[in-house]
Formats: sequence, C-alpha cells, structure tokens
Amino acid sequence: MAGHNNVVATLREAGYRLTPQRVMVLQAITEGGGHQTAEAIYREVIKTYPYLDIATVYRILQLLKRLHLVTEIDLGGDSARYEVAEPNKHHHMVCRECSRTFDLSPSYLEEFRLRLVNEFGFEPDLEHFAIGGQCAECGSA
Amino acid sequence: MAGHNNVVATLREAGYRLTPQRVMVLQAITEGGGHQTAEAIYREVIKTYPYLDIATVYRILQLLKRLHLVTEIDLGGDSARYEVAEPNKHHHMVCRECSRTFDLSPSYLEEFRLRLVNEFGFEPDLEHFAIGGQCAECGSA
DNA sequence: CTTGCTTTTGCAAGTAGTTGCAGGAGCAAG
DNA sequence: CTTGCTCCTGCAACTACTTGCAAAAGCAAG
Repeated sequence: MAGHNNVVATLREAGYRLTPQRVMVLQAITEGGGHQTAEAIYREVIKTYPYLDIATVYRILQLLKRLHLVTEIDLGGDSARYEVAEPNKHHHMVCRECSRTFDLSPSYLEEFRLRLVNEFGFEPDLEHFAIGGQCAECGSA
Repeated sequence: MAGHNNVVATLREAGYRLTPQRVMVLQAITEGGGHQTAEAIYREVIKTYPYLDIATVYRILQLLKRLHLVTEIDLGGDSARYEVAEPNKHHHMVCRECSRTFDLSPSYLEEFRLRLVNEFGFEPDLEHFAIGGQCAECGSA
C-alpha cells in the first residue's frame, strides 16, 4: 500500500515511534474508507489485537491529525469522524433542523482563506470544514 | 432590565414556558457579562436556588441557542462559552499552536454567507463563529 | 544484543455534555 | 380557583473524550 509507507515515513521523520498500535489504527482508517468514528476504528483493531485501549485510539487520532495525515470532521451532535487526509477534499454544510449534510466545494472557502492569509497572516485549518445552518427546505417551511 | 423582557416575550411567543429556572439562567448570563461557561452559570444560580441541576442548565442553553437569544462559542479543547446574542458580533480566529484568539469582523464572512444563501438556499449559523488555524507569529517561526 | 533514555501504552478515574424517565409545574380553559 | 393537558425539571445513568500514572516498548548508541 503506497499511502501507507508515506505515513510511516512521515511519522518517523517527525520523530515519532512506529508502534503496532499506530500501524493498525492507520490501516483500519485506510481500509475502512469513508468517514469513520473512533469507536469503529477501535472495534476493527481489537479483532486482531484485543489489548488495545480506546484512549490509545484517541491519542493516535490526535497525533495523526496534528501531522495532517487524517482529518477530523465533527458534525455537531454525535461523535466525530475521521478519514485519511486528501488535498481538495470537499467540505460540508450541516442543517441544524434535519441534520442532513450537503457537500461544498473547496473553492467556496478559498476567497475567505486568502483574505485571512493576506490581511492577518492567519492560515485557517480548512482541511475538512463543516458549517452548521439551515438548509433550503427547512428554511422555507 | 430591557433585554430581559424581550427575551421573556420571545420565549412565550415561541410557545415555551416561563419557568424560574429559565429566568434565573438568563439573568446569570446577562449579569455575568462576557463569555461564560455552563458551569459558571450553574454555580451562580444555585447560590439562590440550590435545587437546580446542571443538566437543566444545558437544556436551557440549548433552547436559548435555538431561539438565537444566546450564542455558543466553542474554542476547541475546553468547555464551551455562552453569551447573550448581539447582531454584528465579531468572530474569532484561534491559533492551534499558541491558543491566542484574534477578532474577525463579520464583513469577512458576509461574502461567503451570500454565496451559500444564493446558490444553495443554505443560511449558515454565523452568529458567533470561531475558526482554528495558525497565526502569523507561529507560522513564521 | 545489551543498556538506557524517552515515548507510548493500558488502565482507571475524571470531565463536559446528553438522555430516559417519572414526578412536578406552567398555563389555558372553564 | 380548579382541572387537565403538556412541557420541564431533577435525578441518575450514560456517552464521547481526556488525563495521570506506572509499567512496557521503541530506538539509538555502545
């Protein structure tokens, strides 16, 4: 798996250790596809390594997030979801009434991002952005 | 207190009951000024009404948020803070490295908001918006 | 392949916030 | 001012996530 080796290299270069737990969590995220919860990742890994603790999963996810290897997306109410980071990922609009989510192309945020960078030197984390609000259907009702 | 009566009227018009708990929580937010945590509001109210439960505080805050009477601002790690809603409130940029926060005028988000409204009919919740990222100082280091 | 420093893990306890439920309290109608 | 319907509250249990700590494991150097 190509992406896998990149991740391993990135970890080592940043001075982090390569533990079985980290490899397995990474593998679970990669193989699971889509957005996954920490719980789901945990349940997947303990199938082959039952001693893993959920706290370790959260710590690993935090680390991978810091290294921009995975992105966290928190759609309000329920638990956060994680997936492998990809450039030009789409963002989400989440309706506060019906909880449906709608995709948003990265271009919509580019203008906003540029103003922050140019005027404040502030680089916003927009890797996987979710914004709450009210969708067309719930708004017109 | 003028704003107080508005709030009471809004509650009643929306079909919600006017309970002592709601009045006291509202009073605590109003009198406390600034950004307050749910815990702080709770501790203030139990000085005069010791039977109040923290769960009730959270439920009331949720309700007031839904009615746009208070805004919630969640700056990542620690607990969320609440304050009375005001139009044209400034927003925040929060540095992920040094945790400092920088004010952001509402005009920066207006363009973004308009595109979502016009193109999707989606009205984003931008009453008190916080975006994470890396500030100029931490970025250049 | 041992030694030793440092990171990482598992465990258990803690924190912020949510939820199910039964009893208690608003409020409108009579 | 009573009746009755429904909403709210307090309680306790629960969820998602975090943190302190001691033991275990990674990794570089000898």
